[in-house]
Amino acid sequence: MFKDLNPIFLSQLRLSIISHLMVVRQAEFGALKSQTGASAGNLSIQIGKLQEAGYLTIEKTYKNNYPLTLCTITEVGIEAFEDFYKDLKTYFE
Amino acid sequence: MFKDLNPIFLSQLRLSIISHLMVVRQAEFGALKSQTGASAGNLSIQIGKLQEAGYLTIEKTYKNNYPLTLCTITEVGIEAFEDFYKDLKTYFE
DNA sequence: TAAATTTGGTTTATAAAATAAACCAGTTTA
DNA sequence: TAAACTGGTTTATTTTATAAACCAAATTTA
Repeated sequence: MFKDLNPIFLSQLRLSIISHLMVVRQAEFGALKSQTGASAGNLSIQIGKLQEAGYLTIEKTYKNNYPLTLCTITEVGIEAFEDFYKDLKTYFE
Repeated sequence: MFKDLNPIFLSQLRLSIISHLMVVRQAEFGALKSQTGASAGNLSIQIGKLQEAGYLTIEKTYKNNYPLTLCTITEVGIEAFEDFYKDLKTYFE
């Protein structure tokens, strides 16, 4: 009947992050922060979980002498997101 | 950009319950239990939350001498579910 | 040039939610 | 009448989300 949903995506913030990365592929921490409206702390935690799941990579570098965190969606992440969408459809016919 | 999602529906079990009730309108506790595969305890908690939110009513009666709990979706519940679907679409374009 | 402020985050602490396990009242079966 | 089953609820534990505090380094202000 209903497909099991990937619990990683049953979070508005994580869903927003991946949904945005589906479009832009890579984003800076600050860009994700303003795009999603999340607090820095919450965003830090949630990108960590997405990285653990293998759905994005986190690259730490510098820009204009300041630390810069870059998030890039992975192929695994793209597939997981698309699967989630398919599964979700079963709840709305 | 992304619409805020109703957190009530960011739960597979609650989503399953309401999605099923969208079709059948009313269901017995046991039917919901087998439909969703949930444990009785979890189901009891989650229908309670859906009732608090005004999305379903819980009616306690008897059938063949045994207690029977009936859940019926409300108009508010139907609208909330439809709104959730609309909002969700913004995450998948 | 030293104190204050800002940047770009991380870590810790608290509150809320999900889940499992224990429990309970009543009914039926052996 | 004791054991087992029905139809759940309640309690306890774990997980998750969120907010608040914190931190190092860079920059600005006085």
